[in-house]
Amino acid sequence: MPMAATQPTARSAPSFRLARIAAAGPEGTREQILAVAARLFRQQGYPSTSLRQVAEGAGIRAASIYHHFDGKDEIAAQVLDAGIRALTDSVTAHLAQLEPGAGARQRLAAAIEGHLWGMLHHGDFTSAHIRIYRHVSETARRRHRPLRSAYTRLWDRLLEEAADAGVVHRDAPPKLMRQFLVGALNWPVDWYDPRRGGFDAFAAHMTRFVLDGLTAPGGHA
Amino acid sequence: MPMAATQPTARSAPSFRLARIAAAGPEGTREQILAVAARLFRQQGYPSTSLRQVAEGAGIRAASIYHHFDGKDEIAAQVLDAGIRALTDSVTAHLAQLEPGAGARQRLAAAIEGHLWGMLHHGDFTSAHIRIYRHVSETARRRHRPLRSAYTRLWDRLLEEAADAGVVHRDAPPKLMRQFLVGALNWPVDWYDPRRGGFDAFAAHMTRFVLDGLTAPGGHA
DNA sequence: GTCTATAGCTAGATAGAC
DNA sequence: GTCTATCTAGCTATAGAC
Repeated sequence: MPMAATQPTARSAPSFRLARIAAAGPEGTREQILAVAARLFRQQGYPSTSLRQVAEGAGIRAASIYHHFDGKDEIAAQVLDAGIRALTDSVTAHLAQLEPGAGARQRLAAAIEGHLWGMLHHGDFTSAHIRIYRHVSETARRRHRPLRSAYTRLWDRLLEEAADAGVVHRDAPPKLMRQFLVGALNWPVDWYDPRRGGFDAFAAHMTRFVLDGLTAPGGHA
Repeated sequence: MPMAATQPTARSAPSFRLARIAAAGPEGTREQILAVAARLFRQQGYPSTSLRQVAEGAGIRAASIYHHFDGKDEIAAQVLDAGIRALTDSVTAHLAQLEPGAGARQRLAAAIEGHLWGMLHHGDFTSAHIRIYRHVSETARRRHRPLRSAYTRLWDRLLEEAADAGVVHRDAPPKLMRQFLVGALNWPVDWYDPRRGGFDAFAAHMTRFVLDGLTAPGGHA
């Protein structure tokens, strides 16, 4: 093996070495690009994040990104996809943990906790739906839309179930209820840090807020 | 008056005339710049909106903006200020319309309607707090912060009153309640158009959602 | 108070060596 | 699969005429 000593050295030490910021991150270069991009999109927004910054965080040069992605827009679309997948997986898992005969309110509460859990524990990807969705190209949004719509329908079904069981109102437009519910649950990604602990208590408060409101039980003054 | 015929003509018809898009807008050039900027910031986001676009909407050239504002950042700060002022005025006005002996729940409900009304009827300015706040410079945010904090304190006082009256919970952190409440009320600016009518019914639904939740009165299944 | 012209910079994307 | 080098285009902001 004549080149065994030189080639690996040349690969791992180019003319000047870039800092590999994303320590303990995902394995492949492709996944690392996605993770760094998601974090920067969250912190700085989509238009303010340059591919040069993303590349630096992944330990490569900007031009190398184009070997893995068609361009900035495709990265955004895949970040959006990953966010919805994290939410869907978390909600599904929380629902699956219920006893088979759980009631409609219990199912709704489990889904709410699931959404909050996914939202806050994969915040770099899920916050993209709030921060960058409007800023990506129409092409990227169109590609991503089916996944997003499926998640919306999941919530519409849960609310319909709950209305059938008499657990939630029937006299408000179903779409309005879903928009209020998911909107209220998305907000905490802006200010709540799940690593500070207390997630269970936080989720319990939020669940009661959206299901029973802010008023005290007997407090209709 | 030797130059009477040429000078006015030269002023009102430069080499090529720019379209004055903001029809029926505010009077002064300065106000027109602010209104156009707010609308574009809302539609495209702050970093994606160029001063050339703002200038075109106001019927002038980009360089002329600097006669009225120090730069892009100062425009953003003034848009943010105008948004908070619109909210504060609307909430204050709705509270002032109550009978003197109105209860804590009625006061809370009036404030909620006031926030929604201001939010939706001055959406170009109020949405700035969601869309552009994170993207303006730290200097601009610092200048704007006192106004924003005062509005937050207004809500904290209203919730404290309501808790004292036994109308809202005492067993959830007050700050969490305020964050949930204002967050849930901010969301509709993304999708609700007050010009389509039905604002009163919409506000009534939202008020019940945040105060009493989504559940039906006897529906604790 | 608005203009033309442009300085100084940074962006996304591509070409082609290795 | 990553690099260096560069193209084209757009941005904010400034200078100075009128």
